[in-house]
Amino acid sequence: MDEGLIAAVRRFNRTVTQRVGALDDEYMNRGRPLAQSRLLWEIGPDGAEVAALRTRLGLDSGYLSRLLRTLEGDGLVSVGPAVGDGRVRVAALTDAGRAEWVELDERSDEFARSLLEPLTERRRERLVAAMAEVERLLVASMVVIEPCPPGDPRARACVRAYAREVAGRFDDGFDPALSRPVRDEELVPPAGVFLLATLNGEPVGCGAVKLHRDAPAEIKRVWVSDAVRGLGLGRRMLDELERHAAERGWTAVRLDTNRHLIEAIALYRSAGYREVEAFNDEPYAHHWFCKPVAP
Amino acid sequence: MDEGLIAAVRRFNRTVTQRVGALDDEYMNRGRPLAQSRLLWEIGPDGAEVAALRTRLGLDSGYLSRLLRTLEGDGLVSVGPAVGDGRVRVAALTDAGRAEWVELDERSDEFARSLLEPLTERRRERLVAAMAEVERLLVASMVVIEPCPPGDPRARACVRAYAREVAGRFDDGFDPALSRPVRDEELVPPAGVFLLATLNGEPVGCGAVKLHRDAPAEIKRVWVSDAVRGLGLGRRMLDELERHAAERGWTAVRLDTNRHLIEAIALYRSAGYREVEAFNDEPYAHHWFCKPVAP
DNA sequence: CCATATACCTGACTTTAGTCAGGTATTGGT
DNA sequence: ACCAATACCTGACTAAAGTCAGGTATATGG
Repeated sequence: MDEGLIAAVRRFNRTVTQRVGALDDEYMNRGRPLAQSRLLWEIGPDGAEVAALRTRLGLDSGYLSRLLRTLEGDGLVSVGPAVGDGRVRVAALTDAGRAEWVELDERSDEFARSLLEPLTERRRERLVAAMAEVERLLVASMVVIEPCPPGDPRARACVRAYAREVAGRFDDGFDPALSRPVRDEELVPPAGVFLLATLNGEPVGCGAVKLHRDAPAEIKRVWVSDAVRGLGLGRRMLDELERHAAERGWTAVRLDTNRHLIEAIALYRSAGYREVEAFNDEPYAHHWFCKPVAP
Repeated sequence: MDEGLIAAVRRFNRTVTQRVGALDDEYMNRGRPLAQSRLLWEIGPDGAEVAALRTRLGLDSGYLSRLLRTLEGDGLVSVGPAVGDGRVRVAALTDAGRAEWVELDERSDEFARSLLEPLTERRRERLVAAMAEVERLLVASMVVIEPCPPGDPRARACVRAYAREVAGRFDDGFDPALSRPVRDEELVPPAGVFLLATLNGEPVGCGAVKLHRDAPAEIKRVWVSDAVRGLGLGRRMLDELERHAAERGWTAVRLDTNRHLIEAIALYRSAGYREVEAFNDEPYAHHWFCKPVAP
C-alpha cells in the first residue's frame, strides 16, 4: 500500500482525531467525571436499556452499574425494570437529569459551532462535506463480518429487512412461503454458515451459504443495509462466503437472483460469476450464476 | 449558523473523532500505560526538551517528571542537561527506547493501514483527500491570535519570515535598514500592539499596529505562514488589529504596501480599505490604504 | 556576588477508570 | 415446581491519571 496514503491517515489521526477528540471530551466534561457525562448523554431524553448502554459505551457491567448508582445518587437518573421483562432494567433521566442533558447538548453544539465559526460560509460547507466523506468511508473499516447463528435477533432483523426490500422490488411482491425454503439448521456449521455484518454492534448486512452434499455451495440472502451501501461491503460479504465454502472443500459456489436486483447482478458479474442454466426451480429467480472457488 | 452544519460536525466528532481516536490509542497502548507510550513517541529519535514535551502533551510538570523517571527506570530514555542552558533538560531515547519507538511507529502504521485496507484504490484516495481537507479547514479553528511582546523569539521568527518573503517578491529585494524603522517599544501597549498567531504553540502568522498620536493607527507586518494560507487567517488578523485600534479610541487605520503583494492588496480592498494618497515616504510602498474603524 | 527568575524535580496526595469474582432477581423451558 | 439461563448488581480490588505544594540546581542582571 502507498506509503503516502498511510502517512496522510496518520497525520489525520494525530491532528484531527486526537486533538479534536480531546477537545470534544473537555467540552463534555464539566464538574463531573467524563464517564458519567458520557453515560448521562447516552441515556438521553428517551431513556435506554442498561444492556444497550453497556454495548454502546463498551463498559464493564459492574462499572456501568456503579456509574448508574452515582447518577441515581445525584438525582439525575432513575433506573427501573423494563415493562416486558423484569430482568432488564431501563435507565431514564429525571427532570434534573434532563436539564443536565440539555446543558451537555448545548455544550456539544457550542463546540461544533466553534469549529465552524472562524470559517466563511463556503469553507464551512466544504468542511462539512469533507467530514461526511471521511465518516462514510471510515465506516467501511468499522464494519465487522462474522458468523452468527441464524436465530440471533440481529440475524432475524437482517433477513426481515432483506425480505421487505425484495418485496418492494420484485414484480409482484415477495412471499417467503412461495420461495424455496431455507431452514436455520442449513445455515449452521457444518451444513452451512450465516454471516452477519455489524457496525458498532448494529446489524447492517448479512449473507449465508448452504454447503450442499455433492453439489456446489449455494449463496443465499446477501443483503446490505442502505446506510452502508456503496462501500464495497457486498463484495466483502461475497468474498467471505466464498472463502468459507472453499475452506470446507467446495470448489464452486452458485446462486440465483431476480432480474430487478440489477446492482446485485452487476456485483456478481464483476466478482467473477458467470451466468449458467437454471439449477433450481426458485420461482422468483431469473438468473443463475456460478463461480469456481479455491482455498 | 445553520443547524444542519452543526449537526453534521457533531456526528463527525462522535463517530470519527471519538471512535477512531480511541482505537488509535489502543494501538499505541501495549503493555505500557498510554501516557508513557505517548511520551516515548513524542520524544522521538531526535530527542526533545522537557519543556517542549510539556506543552506538546499538555502535561503537568510534576507528572511529566515522574513519567520520565519511569521511562528512565525502564532503560528507554535518558535525560540530561541541554548544552546551552543547564537548567533546561533534554530527553533522548536509548537504544532500547529507539527500538520501542520503532515498534510504536509500526503499530501506528498498521492502524492507518487497517483503515485503508477494506477500501478499493479509488476509495482510498477519496478518503485521504477528504481527510486532508478536514484537517486543513480545522486548522483555521485551531489557530489562536493573541498579543505577544515583539521581542519574543516566536515573534522574531515571524518577522524574519516576513522579511525573507518580501525580499523574494519585491523588485530589488528588501533591506530592512532602508525601510521605515519599527522599534519594539512602538509595538508594546500603550504605543501599539504586536499580535502573534499560533497553531499548537507554533508561530504561523503575525501583525502589528502602531497607535500614532494625532494620526490614524498604522498596521504593519501582517504575515501569514504558507502552511495556513487560504484559511482566512489574514482577514482575522486584520480584524483583530482594527479592533485593538478602535477599542483604544482610534477612528481610522491605515497601511502601506508593495505592488507585488497582490493577494494582500486584494485582501485590503475586500476588507473595506480604500486607496489614499501616500501618507509616508516608505521607499518600498506603492499603495497606501485607509479604513475607518469603530469599536 | 547576590537576589531573583527559570526549569525541572520530589513527595504526598486525590480522583477516575477499570477489573473480577461472586452475588440476587426474573424468566423460560420442562 | 424446578433448573438453567439471563440481566444486572455489589464488594473488593488495582492501576492509571492528574494535582499541588514545596523543593533544588542553574542562569541572569545589577
